[in-house]
Amino acid sequence: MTATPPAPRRSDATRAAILIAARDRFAADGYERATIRAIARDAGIDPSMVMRYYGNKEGLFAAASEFDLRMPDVAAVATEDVGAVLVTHFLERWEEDEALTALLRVGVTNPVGAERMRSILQRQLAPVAAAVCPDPEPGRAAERAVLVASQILGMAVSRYVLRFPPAAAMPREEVVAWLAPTVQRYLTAVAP
Amino acid sequence: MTATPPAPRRSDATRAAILIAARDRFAADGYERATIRAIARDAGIDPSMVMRYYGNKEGLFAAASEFDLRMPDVAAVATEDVGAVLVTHFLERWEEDEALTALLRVGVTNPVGAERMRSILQRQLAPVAAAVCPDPEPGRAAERAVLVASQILGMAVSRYVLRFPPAAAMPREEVVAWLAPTVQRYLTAVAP
DNA sequence: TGGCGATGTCAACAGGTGTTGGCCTACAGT
DNA sequence: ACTGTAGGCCAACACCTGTTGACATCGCCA
Repeated sequence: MTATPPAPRRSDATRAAILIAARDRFAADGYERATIRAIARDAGIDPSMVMRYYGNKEGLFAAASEFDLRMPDVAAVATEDVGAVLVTHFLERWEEDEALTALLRVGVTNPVGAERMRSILQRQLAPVAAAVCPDPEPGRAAERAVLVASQILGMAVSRYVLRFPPAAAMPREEVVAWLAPTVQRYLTAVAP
Repeated sequence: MTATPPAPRRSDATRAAILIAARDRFAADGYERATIRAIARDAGIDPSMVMRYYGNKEGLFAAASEFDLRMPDVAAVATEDVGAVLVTHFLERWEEDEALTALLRVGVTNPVGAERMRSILQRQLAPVAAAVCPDPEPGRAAERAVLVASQILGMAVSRYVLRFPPAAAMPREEVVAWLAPTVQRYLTAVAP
């Protein structure tokens, strides 16, 4: 049997339009208020198309929330710069792709979304922490990863979701200047 | 005119039961999935009672999400302990009262909830930051408050809402040991 | 050209939602 | 004891949701 190659379908444009509209709506409204009808209207097609291509609403969310953090190669940066590099990277990533906001909004109220966030933490962030932290035990690296996640997520919630005025107004460099030492310490300091 | 005194009504027990059930449901399900019917069922009364006493769903949420952080008196603690005291206080507050989780879950998807969180930050956390931080300018104190909020909120999301396994499993003292220096620095270090 | 699967639309279903008004009951004040 | 009022329940409303199946249409391949 031949491995099924891409096999471009004629409906690829529609599928993509649905996905874009879905990410928009999930990011803006969260899971429950992002209705299939609204998403279909944004994509310029009929609601039943969404069902045909993604099965049901959960399937649509699963497809729309696939996400690659594109973590930088920490082996290539000086150990004392890793905090600043990571914070900068996360802020950029958050601002260029609303899928992260969608993921956060949905993860907080929906079990499927929460599971998706857990898997991103474990599969994409934890390895970076394990690569850079001084501990030999992997369990400790997972704790360090979650500490980093807590600070990054908290700033994202404050700045992009709840829009606390001082957080939303702070220039990006200032956020980096404050958070970088925190992340740096969570990753490289000796455990307290 | 005499200032209206408590004037205890016969329905106070029902009102309280509704509020308790509402906080439960909002904390567990978020705003949209916490239905008035479910809340009324939990409280053992008819859904129309909720409307009579709180007007509509938004009014119910407004009543259920009134919240006092009960911030400790920072003037009474040594300056170098303020980080540990605050982190400990927040973790306790979060674990003893699910209204905070409700507030967070709703604030992320609902404009009214977000506004409620902003006002709590401004009215309850910001003054504490202003009292303890070294800057003379109040604008800077607001930034410091929001930095503290970001770390506390982020840990709360990771630990109590998304339940990242390493965060949920960490004993409270360990969380304090890691976060206290961060909060301490946000409040008292010279601005970067 | 004929046919056939993929693409898309329309209308409807079954269930759940916030919200409303009418009605009954029990208590408090006179 | 009588009555007005507050507390409570029931049934219904209008609307919106995810989801489904029947029908039309387009474009490719033989």
